Amino acid sequence: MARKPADQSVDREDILWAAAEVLHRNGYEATTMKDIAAQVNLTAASLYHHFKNKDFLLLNVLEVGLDYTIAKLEAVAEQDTTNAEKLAGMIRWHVVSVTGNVAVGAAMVFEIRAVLNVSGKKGDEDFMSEFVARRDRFVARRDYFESLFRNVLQAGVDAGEFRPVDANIVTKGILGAHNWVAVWFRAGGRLTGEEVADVMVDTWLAALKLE
Amino acid sequence: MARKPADQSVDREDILWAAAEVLHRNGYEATTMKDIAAQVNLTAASLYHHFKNKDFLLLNVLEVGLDYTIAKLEAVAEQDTTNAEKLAGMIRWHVVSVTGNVAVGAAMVFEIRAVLNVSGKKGDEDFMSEFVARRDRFVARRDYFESLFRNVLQAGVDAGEFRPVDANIVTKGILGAHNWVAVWFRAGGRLTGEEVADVMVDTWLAALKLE
DNA sequence: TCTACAATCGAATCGCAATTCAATTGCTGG
DNA sequence: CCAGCAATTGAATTGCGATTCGATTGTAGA
Repeated sequence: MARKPADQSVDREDILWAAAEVLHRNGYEATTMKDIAAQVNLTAASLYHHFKNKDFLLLNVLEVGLDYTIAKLEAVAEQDTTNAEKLAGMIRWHVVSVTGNVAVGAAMVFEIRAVLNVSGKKGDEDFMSEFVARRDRFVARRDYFESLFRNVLQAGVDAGEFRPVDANIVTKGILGAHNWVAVWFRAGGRLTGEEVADVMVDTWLAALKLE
Repeated sequence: MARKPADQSVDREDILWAAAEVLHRNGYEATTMKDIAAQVNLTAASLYHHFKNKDFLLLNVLEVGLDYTIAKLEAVAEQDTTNAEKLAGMIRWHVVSVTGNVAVGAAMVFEIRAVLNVSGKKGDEDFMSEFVARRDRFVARRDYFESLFRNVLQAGVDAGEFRPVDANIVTKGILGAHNWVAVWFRAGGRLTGEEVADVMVDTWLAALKLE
């Protein structure tokens, strides 16, 4: 008993992408393996051939999303320019990447809690152990992601290039504004992702500009 | 069969408060009626004496939270001062109220989706009809809430009091930053809610200040 | 004190969702 | 063409969670 001749084209990547879409619509807990499977024309059982379980699947989505964003962000942060230009580039890239894939962006905001809450469930010692390790790595990377922004901000403040603000709080403000973009942005709306990014860049640079 | 003599002190309000706490920890879908009940020393069955079902319970939490915030916000918005002062007052109040009750603040951000997704579930025609009506009212009020900020911002721009920014996007940026506060703020941390609010006010006014 | 309603509870129902498994089909290299 | 691994699947398992219900207890009045 096993059908499905046509459409052998789904791979791990496709599933992650599809999963992000479904997650975006319903949220992790409300999303069933069947929902995700349906999105790629598979059955729930098939997903277990690609991922250990539902938790790992979610973690995978988040890992991929974060890695994608960090890669580009690091490149910008390492450029040899002013902190203002670095920050502008980082904000622009982050907003554009969020608007470019709202599903993943939203997952990074809304579903992290689900990953963090995985713990005292069933007794799959093996799974749990590996899961915790990967999750911790993910959380560390998320913190690293935030530090990229904070460091540029702080460097600018220290160099007297920006107003003397609380870099920590302002960083969270920036990221909060960006995260929220994943909630309200709709492709095809009044502004494109680039235009939204421009507004964000303009706003934050103005907020940091010396009197 | 029914015990529980001591502790007749739990009422509707207490349950909502407790529910927000649990929701904050686990999220709507991952929260069971039993979890909420336990928080107020009741059984799941008892909750149905106070609320029609789980969805209504969540909607109640959100309604109460929103009403609380809007009430004060309107008062500030109607003051006879400059738009800058109004905005400062609104930002301060919003941030302080969010830091003052992170659980409810987080629910307003993370659980709205659960409320919006209620629809094609079981066929409780009666419930559904009333639920949809109340939900629509809630959504409208949430939009109204956002308009309070946007209007002051736009008024300031129109009056040449603020830089000519895209009031719509900046409003969403402000609210995104505030919402995020509910995620990272911890009472007893480096800064108090008021101090965080001060940073936010300072930052946004700087961002809007005329050159 | 007696009545009616509010607040609770334990137990039973019902359906659903994650996960497992053995069997089947499809390639791919030899 | 054959062996072996990859990809899938239907069906069965299990447990949990929302909700219902009848019974019980508390309390406010009449």
